[in-house]
Amino acid sequence: MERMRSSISMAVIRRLPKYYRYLNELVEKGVTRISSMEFGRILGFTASQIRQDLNCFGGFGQQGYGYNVKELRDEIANILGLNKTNNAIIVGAGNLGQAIANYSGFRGSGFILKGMFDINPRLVGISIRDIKIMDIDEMSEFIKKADINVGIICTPKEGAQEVADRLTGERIKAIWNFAPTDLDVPEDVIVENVHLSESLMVLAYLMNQRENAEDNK
Amino acid sequence: MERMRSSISMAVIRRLPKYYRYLNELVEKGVTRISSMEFGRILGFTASQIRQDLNCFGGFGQQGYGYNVKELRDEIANILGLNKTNNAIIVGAGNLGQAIANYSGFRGSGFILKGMFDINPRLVGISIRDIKIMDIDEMSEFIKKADINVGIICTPKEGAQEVADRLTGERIKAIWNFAPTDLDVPEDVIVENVHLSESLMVLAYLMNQRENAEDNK
DNA sequence: TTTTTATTGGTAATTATTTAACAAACTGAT
DNA sequence: ATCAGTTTGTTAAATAATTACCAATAAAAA
Repeated sequence: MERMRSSISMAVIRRLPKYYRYLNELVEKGVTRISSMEFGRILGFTASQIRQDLNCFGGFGQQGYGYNVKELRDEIANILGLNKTNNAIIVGAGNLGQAIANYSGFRGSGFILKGMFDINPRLVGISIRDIKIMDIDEMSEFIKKADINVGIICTPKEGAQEVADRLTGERIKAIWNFAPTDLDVPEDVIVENVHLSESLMVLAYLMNQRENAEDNK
Repeated sequence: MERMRSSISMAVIRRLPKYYRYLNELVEKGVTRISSMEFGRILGFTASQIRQDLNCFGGFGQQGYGYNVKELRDEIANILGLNKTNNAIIVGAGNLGQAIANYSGFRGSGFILKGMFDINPRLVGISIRDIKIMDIDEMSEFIKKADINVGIICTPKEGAQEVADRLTGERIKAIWNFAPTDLDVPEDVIVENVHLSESLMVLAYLMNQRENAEDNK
């Protein structure tokens, strides 16, 4: 355990999953080795950036050879912590919550969905993929009992902060937040936001801009 | 029409929706003016950054006064192109597609959902919020007829590129992509990705890191 | 074995982004 | 009207991120 320099920029970290995804595809295709140049061509990055990024975590390549695809894939899985399991619950079992419950990507990243909660009595009792929707009042007890450390917030923005407070009150470690608001949490709690409305507005901006550029031609 | 300098960085653009969101909240609270310093305190940005960002688009403030909240909100809405309407279709009407169809955020950003498509015959014919799910073979005709310029891809990764090809073949302008893959499109087509798996892996990384840091204490 | 070729890891240069600083200019009080 | 207090827009400085470069070294060829 030597390399624990916590000062790796988010820019680098957000590229890791993409590396991982493409490395998996290469493994599937049976590619055993790859140079940073070729890998960069595939990803649309410079070779330099790839080498720089990977070197934040260790020297995984070899001169004159490149990188061993399978080995690098496993290294990155390890860096991302995909081999560790984290138990999660979804709070807010409406359309989005149910869609997330059906999301097949949990497998691949070590998260296990253990429960779902909602305030709406009509939803309580329904099961989604063998996960029963429970009343939100049972949440605290469940978190303790089932060793939950991740909360996925799929409520409307109005309820989100209160849910976050309850989750952090139970010493949850991280929140995956789909509610269109910024959460106020203790500094040792990790929040990863998925703000669909912001993504959509960026799309609107780019379309609008493109259109203006056309007009000015 | 003077200010059309297209060289505004994505870093700035991705902050605009957040400005817009908080300005809306301030309007609702009845706040009429705000200084960059106070606004920065609320958003967690520096006052400098806010002034710098806004000045990419124009001088909306006034010395000794600050910014008029409502006015600035409307300016940003205009910059983001939220007043223009864009007709959209969803391709892939599974859980995620249906959840997106129910998504209420379209309103606020000028997008109008006009149709949904799927290859699964069991889904074709069903309606979600008055939007009928159609067979994907009807898509091309529908795009022309209903003046669609945005495609929302909610298929598994396997079908995504083919859907993208069909969409761009019909001269669609932009794609909101939820499939866990990178799409290859003509350069004049805008793609905005929502890669949930990548977001989740970043969360995994941050949790893993935090844990390692704890251990080293 | 020797030579040529490929390719890394690391350092330096460049470019981009963020933050600081401050003159100019407005507000609001006296 | 004048003046003190604010706060902007803008330029300069600092910091961060990306790209270019190259010596070192391994692989492959001769």
